[in-house]
Amino acid sequence: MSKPIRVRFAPSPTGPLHIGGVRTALFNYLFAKKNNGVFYLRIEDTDQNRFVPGAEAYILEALEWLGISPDETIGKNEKFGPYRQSERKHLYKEYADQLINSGNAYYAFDTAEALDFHRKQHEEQGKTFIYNWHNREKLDTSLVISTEETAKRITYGEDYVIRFKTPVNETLQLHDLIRGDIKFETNLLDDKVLFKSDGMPTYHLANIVDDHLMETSHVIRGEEWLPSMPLHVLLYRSFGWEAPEFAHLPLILKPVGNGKLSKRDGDKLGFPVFPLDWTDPISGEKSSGYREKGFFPETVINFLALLGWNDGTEQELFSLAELVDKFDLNRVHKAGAKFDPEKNKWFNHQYLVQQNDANLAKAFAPFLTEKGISVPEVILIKIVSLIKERAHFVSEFWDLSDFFFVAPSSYDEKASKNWKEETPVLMQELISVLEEITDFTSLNIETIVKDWMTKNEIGMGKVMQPFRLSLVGALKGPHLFDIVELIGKEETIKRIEKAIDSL
RNA sequence: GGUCCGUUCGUCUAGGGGUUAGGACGCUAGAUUUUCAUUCUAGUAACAGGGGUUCGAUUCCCCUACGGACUACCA
Repeated sequence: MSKPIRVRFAPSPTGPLHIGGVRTALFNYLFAKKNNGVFYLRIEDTDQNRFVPGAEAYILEALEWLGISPDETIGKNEKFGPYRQSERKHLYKEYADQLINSGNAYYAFDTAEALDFHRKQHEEQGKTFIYNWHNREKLDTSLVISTEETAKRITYGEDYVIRFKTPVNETLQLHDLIRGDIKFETNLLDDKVLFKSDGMPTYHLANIVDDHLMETSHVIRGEEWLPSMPLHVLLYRSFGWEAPEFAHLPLILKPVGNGKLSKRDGDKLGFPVFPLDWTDPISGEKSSGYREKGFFPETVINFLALLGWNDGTEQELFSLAELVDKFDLNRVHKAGAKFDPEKNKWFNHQYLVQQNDANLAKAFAPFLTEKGISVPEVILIKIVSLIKERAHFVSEFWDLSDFFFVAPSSYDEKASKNWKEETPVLMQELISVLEEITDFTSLNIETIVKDWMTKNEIGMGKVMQPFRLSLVGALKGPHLFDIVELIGKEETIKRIEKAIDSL
């Protein structure tokens, strides 16, 4: 009987969640749901200096918007709480002590300045300073002084950290669910700080302790953590705990150039890197989010899921439920994936077209209100149905449909060349024809107008193009007679007259 | 520099010892819509390089190159 599946997303609240973090959360969510497990969220705020107010709420709100909220977290099913590491502070020291007592860790009194000095000195000689087995007995540690001396220095209030005593001469053969077997030489590892002089654990300690205490079965995280995997596995071993399974996800890369997509990229790349809008509380700097840019949560989920994973078929459109059903860690890629903003937009178009017209009309309405325009809902729904296929975002609706609401104020120059000498006469005749029509609906108008043209042997182009130009101001837009019906007889005639006057 | 990870069309990817190396986005062209967009059809374009193993490698192995991550008392 295997352990129940419990996975976590463990961001640190140092700012808004970025798109790579969202993908990590998503894969954890999918894996949990697929295996009837639990997806929990833990806030890793052990670095007091980097805490950003609002970041935690942002993370929760973003996950909620995307529909991948955790099953357990702060204020929700707190079976293993608290879920904020700052509130678990009292726990960690005990575990650090446990490692000291078992000989797996030691106190180090080196000051930050002393370490900086060593690093610089090595650098000058073209070497790298590594704090590990080869020099730890030459440094200022409890390994080279007596227990009494150590105790004395600590009680006198001297600053110290607790470092992991990495075992020597071992080849670690580790297994990653995505990458397979990976080997590490312990002699090349450094003695990481587990417990800081400010009384807080480092990520490494807190993470292992909490993953254990919260009964985490699988650690699914970004590839940037791969280098610390041996440390983590060694920590589990030192505690005598069974380690969870590991899966390191490929990184999401910038669309142009090299490197991973980072928070700093902000809006520089022309697309958001955050799920929601964010204003930095200190600098006041604003960054835009997918939600406010008009992306649907379905788009973000779908696109992100396909960055580094696919189900092996040619299907590209997946709902969250389908993803849950089909997700499989074995099919996650090893290589990093560049973020393609164009394809992301295409996904949004797909989901926009899928939306029902009433919802889209509702989303579009505020744009009209802002311009002081009010239209009956039925009409708006009709308009939306005519234009949605040409849009990627609701925010594009206005430019695609302005002529439904206001008469053109100018006429496209190139198209105006089709306005010939005989056009005014034809348009005048067209007005007479339109005036006679009682059943003013698209198909009926079309039939009558076309009849009139064939009867009088008038070329289609001679009428249709100036007609469209009069109503729209350019040669674009949906089926002309649909427009005619929607703006009505009176407005149609008014616009034709205006065109005759001004062209 | 060191450690680790990676490498199929421009991008996301399928595939896997013998295939016309498939799909999607993008781009181009044609059809349809008398418009534009959509849609449909077609086209464009890839196994990083060199060695092995093999009757046969894009697929397996090694090396090289290139790319990336990590290398803090940050996570």
